[in-house]
Amino acid sequence: MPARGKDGRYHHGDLRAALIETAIEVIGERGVRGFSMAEASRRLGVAVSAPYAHFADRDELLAAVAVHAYQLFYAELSPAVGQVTGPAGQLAELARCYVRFAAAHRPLFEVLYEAGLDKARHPEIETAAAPIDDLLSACVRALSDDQAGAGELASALEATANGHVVLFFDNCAGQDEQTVAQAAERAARSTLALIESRHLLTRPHDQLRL
Amino acid sequence: MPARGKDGRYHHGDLRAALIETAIEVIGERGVRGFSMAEASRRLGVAVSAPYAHFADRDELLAAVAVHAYQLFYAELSPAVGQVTGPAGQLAELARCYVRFAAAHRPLFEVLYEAGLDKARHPEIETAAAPIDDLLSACVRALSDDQAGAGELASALEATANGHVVLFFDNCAGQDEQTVAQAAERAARSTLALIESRHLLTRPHDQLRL
DNA sequence: GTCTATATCCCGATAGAC
DNA sequence: GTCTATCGGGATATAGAC
Repeated sequence: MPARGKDGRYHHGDLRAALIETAIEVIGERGVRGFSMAEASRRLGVAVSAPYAHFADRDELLAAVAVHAYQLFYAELSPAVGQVTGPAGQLAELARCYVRFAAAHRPLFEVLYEAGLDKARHPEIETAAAPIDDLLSACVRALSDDQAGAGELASALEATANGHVVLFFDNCAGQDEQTVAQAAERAARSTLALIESRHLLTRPHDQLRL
Repeated sequence: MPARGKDGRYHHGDLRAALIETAIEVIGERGVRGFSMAEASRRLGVAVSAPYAHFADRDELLAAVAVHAYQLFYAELSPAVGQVTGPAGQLAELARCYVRFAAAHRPLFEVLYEAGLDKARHPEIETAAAPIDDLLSACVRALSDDQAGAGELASALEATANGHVVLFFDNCAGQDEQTVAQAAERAARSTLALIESRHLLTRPHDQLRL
């Protein structure tokens, strides 16, 4: 809750940080498309022009939220993966964390995939995502002999983890702890299955038995 | 191109169908969030109130687009899968078709996953999707001994195919035929890998070697 | 079924005062 | 850094005429 003065107006707080916080709140209620600078201003009790002292436009605020999302995810991911030994188990844990993170912080996940941010105009987003990519790459490389196989495996794992999140949100009936755990477990199992049969990702087409 | 009279106004056409067509066009240019009833009216040269004679509101028009999407996908999918023998090959073909469809009809795919339609309020969408689900279920059942395994495999395949589409759109650099074929092939390979190691999707956790 | 006209609301962004 | 005030634009949806 941001600090307010007796007159109800915003005071001596960090408006920039408060805007990010409020944006996440609004997105949680109305989705990314339902977020507006005006709404954030209203909730914080500041003038509609105040946010523009901190963000050039709406997209820059959303980009800041995206950066926050990647930083938070890495902060959760890093210790969890560190407790596992072996690249396969680490990749499974990565998938589990990915689903758990998306479920626990849906607004942040939404910003990453539905805000329609132009990454070329907001390079800070990819900078924030880099440590996560590095972690994935390191695990995959530890499993693959050739470079081409590493690329194929990495994209397959990325697609699968993301797909499980989308599937989870689609069946949004119950989002209790049990449902989340089930979705996370499925993502982890799929990860292990892809790793075990990773040779199928690169073998020439005519050697595939169908 | 919808029929128009000499005065430039819309005539004797099927405005309902024209609205769906125009919606797809607009979504292709501006995304789902950029679509509005007013914009569609403008492009068709009709009054902004005209669409409301055919659709109660914006969401109902988008729901009609979603129904069209599922019908078209099934029409493409059915013959392609029919040319393949064996459930594993059919599931791989399904994944390939899924990616190809999304790439060829991005606006339709967007409506399905980004329009934020309340499926409870638009049951016709799930009705249109049913034949596709049935096809997937039939193939999966032909591969699985137990019912639980079938469910796990089905959701893993669904997640993976969808994830490959999202990944493809994310790296939207080139959407030429070659890039599409590569993404479709990756989805098919991942499908075969998951099928081959499907035992990992159900085995109890303590029997997993990490 | 389509039109004209309108009510109502919301948004992004800026200028200039304090 | 925040405020007041405002410009210019766009959206949904309805009422009543034809």
